[in-house]
Amino acid sequence: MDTAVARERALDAAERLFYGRGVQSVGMDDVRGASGVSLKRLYQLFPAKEQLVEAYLERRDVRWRGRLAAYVAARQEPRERILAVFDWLAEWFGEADFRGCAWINAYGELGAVSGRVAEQVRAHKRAFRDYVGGLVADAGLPAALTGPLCLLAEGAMVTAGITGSAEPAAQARAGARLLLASGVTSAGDGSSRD
Amino acid sequence: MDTAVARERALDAAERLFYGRGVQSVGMDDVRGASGVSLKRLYQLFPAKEQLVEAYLERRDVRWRGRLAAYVAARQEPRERILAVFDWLAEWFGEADFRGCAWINAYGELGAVSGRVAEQVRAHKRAFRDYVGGLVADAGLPAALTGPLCLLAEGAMVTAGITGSAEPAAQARAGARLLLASGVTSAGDGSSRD
DNA sequence: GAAGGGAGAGAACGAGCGTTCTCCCGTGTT
DNA sequence: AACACGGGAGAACGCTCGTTCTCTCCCTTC
Repeated sequence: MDTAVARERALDAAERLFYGRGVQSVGMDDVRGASGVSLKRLYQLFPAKEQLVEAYLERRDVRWRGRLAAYVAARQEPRERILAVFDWLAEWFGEADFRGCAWINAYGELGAVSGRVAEQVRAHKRAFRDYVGGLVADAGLPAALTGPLCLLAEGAMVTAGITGSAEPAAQARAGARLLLASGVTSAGDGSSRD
Repeated sequence: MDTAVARERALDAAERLFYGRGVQSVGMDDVRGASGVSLKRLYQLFPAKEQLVEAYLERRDVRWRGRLAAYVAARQEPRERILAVFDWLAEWFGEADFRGCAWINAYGELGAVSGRVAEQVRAHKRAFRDYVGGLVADAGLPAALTGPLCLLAEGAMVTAGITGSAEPAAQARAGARLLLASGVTSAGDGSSRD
């Protein structure tokens, strides 16, 4: 078996297991069983479990943000693109194996114990925020809307993960619509102080 | 040492350790060392670690919601009370030992592996949502605002936990103000569909 | 004062798991 | 054809940790 193929199979199995059951309750032997990649090979590819975890989060991050961006790119109107983020969340939440945000879960599990994982989670969330910030800027809306919009999205991910329902996406979308409307109303520099 | 006292000390230590480092990376021996309660006594009080974890979440839930309610109760104006939720979040996020929402973290760590913990997390989040729903109703605002307001709060908890900053509370509060304003504008039966 | 019982300290036990090692087989090379 | 090499299966090792056991001591009670 080709090295590249073995790596992909290992990562596929690791992702399925880590995301579905959490990192700590999945053993390297489970990954081997699910992937068909022998333990020896596994340790050649990833010298320790921690590296497999990092590779899992890294690969998923690229794919997740790519899927989101592709979905949003299909819309033309700038404000529609912002709402599309929430439509995409709804689709994601509806997937059969959805079990919350992989990074929020990983942070809860390993954030206090693994600085590298914590940093990966922060980087992922930073990238998401930057992406939304770009959409807000493209729509000519005040930058101050970026924070609340991201919080709606994060809240939806967390709530959907815990309740197992896709409804939080619709609620977040409704909230976002109201924010966008008020953003238009009071559109300006976005620096209004309390 | 009195049984009740030993129980409190054990729970104090367990809460500090579980919340600070996660449940799985804290051993019963760590709890014993931090609490001064002997292992034998610990297992008399809590027949297994899982029960200690449940008692930790249970006691923290009561205290957390009590603190929130007490803070909010100090405000008179119904809409101010809703915003007070976010002010309280800001205070919480600013505490030295703040490390995110204990229930979100516990869900990420144990949600997939312990049905009882998952249920406790759901119950806690349900109670929070009901509480906010009550504030919204008292303010005469459309019930449809409850969802987005809760998502802002959840998003703030998650983001503050990951970034270690208290700023998400202010962003969530700003978002909530906009939602409340639009809620007043289009106040009605709150049953608008989209 | 002697006996019994509960409590603390910590050793012990057993399971799980990350990681490595051994053994064996198939393959490609000379 | 002989042999070295890489890879697979899975046993083995060592550590952690949940849980229990042992031993001793002190306090209570008759």
